[in-house]
Parts: sequence; C-alpha cells; structure tokens
Amino acid sequence: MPELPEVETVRQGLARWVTGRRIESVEVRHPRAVRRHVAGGAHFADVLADRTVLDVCRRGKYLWLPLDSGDAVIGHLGMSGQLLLQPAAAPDEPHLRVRFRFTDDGPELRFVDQRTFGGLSVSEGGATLPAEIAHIARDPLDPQFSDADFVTAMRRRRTEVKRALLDQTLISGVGNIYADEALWRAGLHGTRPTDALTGPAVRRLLGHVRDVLTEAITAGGTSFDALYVNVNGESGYFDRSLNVYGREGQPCRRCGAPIRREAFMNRSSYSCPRCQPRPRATLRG
DNA sequence: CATGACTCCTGGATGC
DNA sequence: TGCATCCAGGAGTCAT
Repeated sequence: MPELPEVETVRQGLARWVTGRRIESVEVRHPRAVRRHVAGGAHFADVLADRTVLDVCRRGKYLWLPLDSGDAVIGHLGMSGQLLLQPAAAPDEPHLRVRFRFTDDGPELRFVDQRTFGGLSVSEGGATLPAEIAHIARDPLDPQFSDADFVTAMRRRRTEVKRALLDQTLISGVGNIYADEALWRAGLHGTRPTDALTGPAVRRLLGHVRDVLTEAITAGGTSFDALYVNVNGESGYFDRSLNVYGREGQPCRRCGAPIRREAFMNRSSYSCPRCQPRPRATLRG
C-alpha cells in the first residue's frame, strides 16, 4: 500500500518523465477520481489544458504538480492508485480513471485506481503548497522536520503510540506497514500510551521510523502484489525486508517468538509478543 | 480543540 | 462449483 517510500518513488518517476511537458488534454473517465475537485470533471479538464508541469512535489503521501498557471494538480494514491506513463498505443487499463495527453505526443500519464480511494484535483494558486494539504505535517525525511517539536507534540497527546504515528497532522508519510515495522524496531507495542513515553524513547522511535522509510525508498518501495507499482509499472522489493508486517505465526527475526496479529483501528497490527509486550493497564489519576 | 468511530471502494481469498 | 462473506486501509467527516 502506498506510504511515503512508495509515493516518493512515484514522485521521482514523475519528476523525470513529466516535468516541463505541456498538457494537451485531460480525459476524466470516472467522476469519483476527481470528487475532491468540487467544480467537477469538465472543469478539471478545462483548467489543465495547455498548462505546463513545472515540478513534482510531495508532502507525506500527497503529490502535487505545480503548473505554469500558478495552480497545481493534487494527487493521492489512496489504497490502490497508480500513476503510470504509457505509450498512447498501450491498451487502457481496466481501472483507468484519468488520462493526460501531452503536446509532445510522448507517453501519456494515466491515473489507474481499482478501489477509487485515491483521487486528483486542481488547487487554485496551490503551486507552492496547496491549501488543501496544508494541514498535513512535514515528513521525518523533510530537512525542516523538527525532532524536538515532534517529541513534545507526541508526549502531549493522550492516545496510543501507533495512532499517533498514523496521524498525518502529527507526522506524515507513515502508514500501517511502516508504523508496525518502526514499532518492532523500537520494541514498543502500538497501544503504549503516548503520554507515558519518555523523550528519549520518542527520539529512538523517530530514528527507527526514519531508518525504515529510508531503507524502503532505497529498495524502491514495498509491494505484495501488482497493486502498487512505480510509474513504469515495476514493483519495489522492500517486502523482503519486512520484519513483522504480514508475518503472523512466523518467528521473530530478533527472538524467535511467533509474530502475532491483532485487530487495531479496524485493521491488522503485527508485533512480536516478546519484544513488544502489551502495556499493563495504565494507571492514570 | 482533541480524540476516535465510521465510511468510502473493489476484487482476491476464504468458507460453506 | 458457486455463491456469500471477509478483508485490505488512507483520510475525510462527524459525534462525543
């Protein structure tokens, strides 16, 4: 599922293949893919025709493409979204939602999304940072991310540590897979209360988040199947490096105990019962 | 304001 | 074999 490393991999591919090209026309093939564009699909296509893509930027799991008009195309892959560069002659994908044709007659940009949780929209005047995603925190690989502020904000929360890692307004780019991996590396169970963590413990956890994201980018992202691919349709191979996610019943790579799976926030959480003991019932005043 | 439950969606896997 | 059900989860919305 696309988290920061997967989205960053896509960003790099788009930056290489789309920057500097002028859009000729846009075809919206499914209204849900542009549901965040309130003015509708026809307007979406209208304002993009004849515009040149200046850059490809990312905040957390969001992408945006600044245009020569000062607007920007915002994109989110959701659960199953793909941004693919394809020759015009390539057959349409079964879940093709939006097609961008360029004036140079080079490869088309296609937004393909089976589950339609993702989507595209145009942000008016959003070239620098779209207002629609200004609430998303910086990610831990951003040079301007403040470790000290993160430690303070995390310890001020009254929630569980995994919920905090998944809160994109606190730290962005982390999803279910990398949250579990970072918590395993840190030896913390996801239900540990944030306000009981020490400053050094939060700093250690942040270091592990950073490490796992960096390693995954190097590997080209994680993929369990063909659902997530880069702009050339290729899968990353970080799934070979996962220590807990999807490994229920298999031995912990640190201590050998069988990895457990628990329901958490309406999804699965994987952890080592020995390295990541559940917190005792919290005693709060 | 902070927190957390609910909801959107499709198709592969699973169960009877 | 076929049909029904479950499951994956990012993030906006809404209730508390």
